[in-house]
Amino acid sequence: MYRTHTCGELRLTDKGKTVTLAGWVQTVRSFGSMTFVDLRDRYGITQLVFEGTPEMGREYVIQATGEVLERSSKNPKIPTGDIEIKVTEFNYLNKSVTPPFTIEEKSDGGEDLRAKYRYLDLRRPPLQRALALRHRLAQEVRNYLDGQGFMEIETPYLIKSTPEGARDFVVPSRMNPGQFYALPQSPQTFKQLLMVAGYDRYFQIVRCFRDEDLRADRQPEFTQIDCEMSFVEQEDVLNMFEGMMRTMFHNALGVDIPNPIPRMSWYDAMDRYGSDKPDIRFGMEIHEITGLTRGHGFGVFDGSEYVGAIAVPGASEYTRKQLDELTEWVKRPQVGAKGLVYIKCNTDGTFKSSIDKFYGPEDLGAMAAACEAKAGDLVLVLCGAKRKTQTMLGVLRVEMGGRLGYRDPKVFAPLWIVDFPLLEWSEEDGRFYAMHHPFTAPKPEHEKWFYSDKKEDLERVCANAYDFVLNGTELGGGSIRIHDAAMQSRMFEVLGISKEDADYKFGFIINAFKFGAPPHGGLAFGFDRVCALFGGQETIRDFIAFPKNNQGRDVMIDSPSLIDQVQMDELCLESTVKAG
RNA sequence: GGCCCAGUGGCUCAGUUGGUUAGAGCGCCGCCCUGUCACGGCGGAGGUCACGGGUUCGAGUCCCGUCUGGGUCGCCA
Repeated sequence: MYRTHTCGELRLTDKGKTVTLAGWVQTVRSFGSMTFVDLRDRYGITQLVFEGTPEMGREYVIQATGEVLERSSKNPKIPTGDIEIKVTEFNYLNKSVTPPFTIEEKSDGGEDLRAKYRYLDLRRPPLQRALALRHRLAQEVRNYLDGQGFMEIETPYLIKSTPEGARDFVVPSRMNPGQFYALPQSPQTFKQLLMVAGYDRYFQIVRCFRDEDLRADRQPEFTQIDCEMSFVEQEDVLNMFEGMMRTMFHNALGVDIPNPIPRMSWYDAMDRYGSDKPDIRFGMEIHEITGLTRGHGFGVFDGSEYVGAIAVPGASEYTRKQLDELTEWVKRPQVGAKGLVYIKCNTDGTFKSSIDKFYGPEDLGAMAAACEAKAGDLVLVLCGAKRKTQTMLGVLRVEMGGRLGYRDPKVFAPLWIVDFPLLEWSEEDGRFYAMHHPFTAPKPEHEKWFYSDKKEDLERVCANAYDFVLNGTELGGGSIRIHDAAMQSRMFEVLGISKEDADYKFGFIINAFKFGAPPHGGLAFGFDRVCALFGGQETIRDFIAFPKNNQGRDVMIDSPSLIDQVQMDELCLESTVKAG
């Protein structure tokens, strides 16, 4: 037996017991005739006391036996701080070379170095907590859905490339020279086929793959909680997964989220928050003031389709320098505003703005009132094309919310966004794209427009789709699907996909719909993001045991890599780069 | 594909208008130390300043290019 206890469990009540621990040496403090060693495993740290100065290095794996003693000087910082082990016998289970960075709560290593030695970084408590949270949440999902009668069913990873949407990762087929599998961007079509097959409550915690550029919250392979149900309407789906999120929050964090979770239409979200994933932990909503600005000779406003503003609480004392900095901030290409107009609502009731030349105190007061600004607030105004300007105001709002400390990662404000437009017109390509995906059904009451040939009609069709948004992050989304072959064909037609093309790419699902497809719908959550947000972090990387870097590389195993000529030949691939 | 930031001992960083032999803390090695827990004291080793080119009497420092890492826009149905 290697150990009788873990390094995290011994307390004063264990005093006098003879125990054996095994773990990694974190720190060594030597005094000549005695040596203290902090022994670490994933459960905690226990102090060992040795006689003399045994050879001891960081990350040595040792096994030590001895009596549990009460410490003469206790350490209140760790749970085992009241006791120590007086070691009478120990073994080196394995020695270690000196690690390249400190393996403690806070490491001294940089990100790239820790990525290269990921297995060492994973020994650190923050990473252990992150993976433990992920495990806990996965169990909560399984328990909840199992309790609701869902079956977990695996779907294939080697499937068919469908170049709608994100780029596919492809895998060459040796047995079918010149042909390729694609890795799934999601199990979308398979879960719908499972509905056709009668498995009316399906879920899967499943890896998905998208060959697109990475971000702090985007990895080329990521995990979804993928779910689908038959004989349901939108209301049934929302209720089911509100229940799941509520259970996850309660059991994993001890947090009770609002019941019911508020819902907002996509149009409201855009008008009020300038985003389809609004952070509603704070107000500072966007207000349109176009009408109030007209006809005062201010050409910039008069020439704009839309003028909108937010009221920043308590910011009327902003200095010239701060306002200039804000102006520069919104003018960066990431935001893209041409300029920024401000109205200071002074605490004495007067106004001071950058447009005093065109608008009198009453005009400014009316604008401030329209934004629900109070004395002491700062109104920030942007103008231009409607949706674009709202989006910029939304970005500004989130930035100001962050600066004012309104974006507390311990506060959770979930929200459903509903009534998305079904279709998005691309001026560039001169065609419609599905806003969600081409299997999303129109709202029943909008079907009349869906079959219309007029662009204006098609543009106002709302989808039977919904997104789950938490603190300004889209955590999941789904829809009621098309289950009728004729309607699915119509969708491909609207999207400008020829019948031949649709048959080639999606013939199997159109065909399946002819055999009694039940009404169905579902959704998928981005599990990595769920974990990150529950853990109060923005980046998902720490919640994935072995993530990729910004360039899509795994710097630990150094992949992707070249393959040798034999493999290339077997796969009928020609290389433009020499291996080696 | 674009933009921003960074790259100096094992690690984190400093390094002046371009000027002697490139510094600090941590870590590592050796010696000393019986109550540390960021232990302490003394001593020591360790650097092709990411790479390539250029400017200059002289480059860690200035210029150009490349590579690597982080962030971001495009992209992500």
